[in-house]
Amino acid sequence: MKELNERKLIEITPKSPYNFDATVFKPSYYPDYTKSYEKGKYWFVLNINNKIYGIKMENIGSIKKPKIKLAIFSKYKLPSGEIEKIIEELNYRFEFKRDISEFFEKFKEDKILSPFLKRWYGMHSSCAQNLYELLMIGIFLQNTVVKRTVQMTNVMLEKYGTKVKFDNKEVYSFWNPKDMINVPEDELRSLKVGYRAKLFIKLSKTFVEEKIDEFELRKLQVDKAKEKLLKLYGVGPETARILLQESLHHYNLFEHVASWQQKILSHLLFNKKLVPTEKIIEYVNKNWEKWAVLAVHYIWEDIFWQRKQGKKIEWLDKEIRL
DNA sequence: CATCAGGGCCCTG
DNA sequence: CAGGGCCCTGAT
Repeated sequence: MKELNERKLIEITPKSPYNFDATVFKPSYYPDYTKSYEKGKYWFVLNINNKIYGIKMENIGSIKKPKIKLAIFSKYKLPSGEIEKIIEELNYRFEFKRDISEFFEKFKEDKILSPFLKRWYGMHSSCAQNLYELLMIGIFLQNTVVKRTVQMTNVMLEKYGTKVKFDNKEVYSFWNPKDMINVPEDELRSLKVGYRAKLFIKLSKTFVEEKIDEFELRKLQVDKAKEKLLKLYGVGPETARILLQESLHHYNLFEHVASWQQKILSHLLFNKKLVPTEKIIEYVNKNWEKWAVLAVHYIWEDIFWQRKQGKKIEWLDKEIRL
């Protein structure tokens, strides 16, 4: 356990509109020990280049006049240069400075989208994890159901992650690539992660040896970034999609729909049981163009939010396979 | 009890 | 380009 007692307070003013709760908390994501959320407040461990900080963000503004109180927790007092880096990184991961007002302007009269835009006005995509951490999550998601994903994630966090305490919260941070490269495959397999054991080790080696630079990846056009990601062992179209959308924040590449998503989107967009994925992809791109991914995100999170509120949505419960 | 497919991906033929 | 194998789990 690591305790971080040094605290630095800073105010952040995101670009308006910015919907704090809808951006930091996504009802469609699976729960794990790496974060803590309550309305208007979010805690997690920030890992930048294998250095960790405790982060608490608190909403003290509104959607139109956003303001966030940021507390950075560390073991020792941080030099100002390091604090600037942390803020810059948070700007990227939570899109504090990204202007998406064009999206609302363009689609405010859109037949399908407009009610969702009203309900979730100012919501961005966001990602508390770095690229490696989200890749680990992507592997946990592969070829299984939510319950097992949660189980594998938490058991691995307990064994290889670090428990971090700050602001009276305890959350886990992921292991770093170098911590995983010498772990025997059998040891991982005993944690019931199956074929993923090999992937964790192999991917970690790739990150250590070839020094995959997520900061370089961020600068690439979406097609180039995708090409690079697909070269990683164990990363196919679906895992690449997750990384491109969430970690690298690309809103314009909508070209892959997994079969469980296909069922849900068929319902939401066409009110039908099953529409061919090509049709879905064509429809989404035609309607929402370079905002395709964000548009679907609005519709997607809305239904998961309703479900979280206790609304019974039978067809959905069946498709998400808890 | 046994069987089977799943919030993919790799490899083979 | 189709299809088998990978792991474990819970549904049937």
